[in-house]
Amino acid sequence: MAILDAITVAANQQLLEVGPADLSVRAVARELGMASSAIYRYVSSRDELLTLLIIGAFDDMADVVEAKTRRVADLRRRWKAIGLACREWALDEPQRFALLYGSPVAGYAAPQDTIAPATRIPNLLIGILQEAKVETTVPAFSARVARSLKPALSDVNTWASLSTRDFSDSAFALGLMAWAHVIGSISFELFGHRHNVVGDSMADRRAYFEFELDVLADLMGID
Amino acid sequence: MAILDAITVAANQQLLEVGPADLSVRAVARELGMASSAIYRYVSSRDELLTLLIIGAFDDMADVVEAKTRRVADLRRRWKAIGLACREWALDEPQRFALLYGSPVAGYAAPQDTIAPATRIPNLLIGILQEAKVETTVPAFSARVARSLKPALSDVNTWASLSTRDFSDSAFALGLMAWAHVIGSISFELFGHRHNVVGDSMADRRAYFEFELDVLADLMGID
DNA sequence: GTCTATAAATCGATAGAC
DNA sequence: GTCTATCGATTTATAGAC
Repeated sequence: MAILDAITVAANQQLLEVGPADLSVRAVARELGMASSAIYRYVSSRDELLTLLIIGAFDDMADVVEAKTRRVADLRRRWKAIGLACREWALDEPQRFALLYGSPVAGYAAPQDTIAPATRIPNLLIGILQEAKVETTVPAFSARVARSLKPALSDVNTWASLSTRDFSDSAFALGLMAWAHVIGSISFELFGHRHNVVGDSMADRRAYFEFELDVLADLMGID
Repeated sequence: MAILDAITVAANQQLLEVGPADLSVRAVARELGMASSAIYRYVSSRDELLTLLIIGAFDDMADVVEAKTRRVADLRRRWKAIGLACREWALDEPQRFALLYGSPVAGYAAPQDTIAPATRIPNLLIGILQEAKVETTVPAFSARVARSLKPALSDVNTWASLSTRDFSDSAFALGLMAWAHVIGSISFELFGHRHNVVGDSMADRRAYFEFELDVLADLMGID
């Protein structure tokens, strides 16, 4: 389906400019020199196009991050490399990042197909905590997990079934926490909440983000 | 200006349903039984209306959070109360939360007036770290701040000038980090990234959020 | 200060010819 | 499979009467 590819490429190119909520089937058609009605041969609705773009963005982001960090043996360096790679991807493709992690597009309901690709990067973080044996390096948190979080983690199994590995409760809970932080911090930067807060230069912003990754690594006992 | 109040009230009521990007001057006018053109007597453009709503939302959220937590003397309890109050406000008013912390509205550029009200809640967190003397309870982080973050914090003074207090670099850097986490985690929950991850019940979601607040408090040496 | 009327533009989706 | 033409709806914003 080469034409379907062309459609998603054109749509992604549009996302460089207009933001997910304003993505328009007609504009995609214009860019391809087709009639807007012709698009509907390949995609049944705008929502279906959005789903394709979302899954593609999750996969692209994970591909880039994995490729950049897979060979980093040292756990702490890999941890930081993953965070930094996420930030770089987001800075390169801010609208696609917003498509994934910004406000949901009004009226759009994500189908189940988007879940699995969304777990790929957080699974990398959880995997590091597993390798680092977070239960033994930071026993206080594991005790907290066992004490107050056990019932809320009923869906670890659902999540885990999407990956090839088994995760401990502690690695899962803390990895998710780190993931929320990474995305939250990138969102702050991308969505303008760092103006007049952290220095406005890219170097300063990166330094602050790296500081956060270091603090997280310290917290989670990654050597 | 009672009519201007009525306009913002009607606009906020619309935000209960439609999401910031779809907020329409005409729909506000409809709700008030006015002609859409009449609105432009009070508000010069849709962007100006958005600015009013953003400032109002920052202030409402901060008012609610302050009122709920001001009297909590114990630092750790106040820390958690602030986080939980933020989450509750967001669950009550998801579209207004998205207006503040979701994707920026396309084509809208926030003016400087929105900065000061946006700092009110993070200042509460920074204040707690200051009171808890985070430099002495977690000296490792303070060393990290001094070592690698000093240049990036050039704007602490800008921020501080908006508040009545002086903040230490460490309290500022770590408070901002906690703030990014609180907003990141709430965004995850609100924007649908916890489906099939943490248990779907409200109690489970709250338990996980509370777990995160506890871990943050531990990390930052709040007794 | 509020109205009617309108300009000028956008959009998603479908019908039906070819 | 791609087109033209169209339905039916939305929007911001302005002109000008009252």
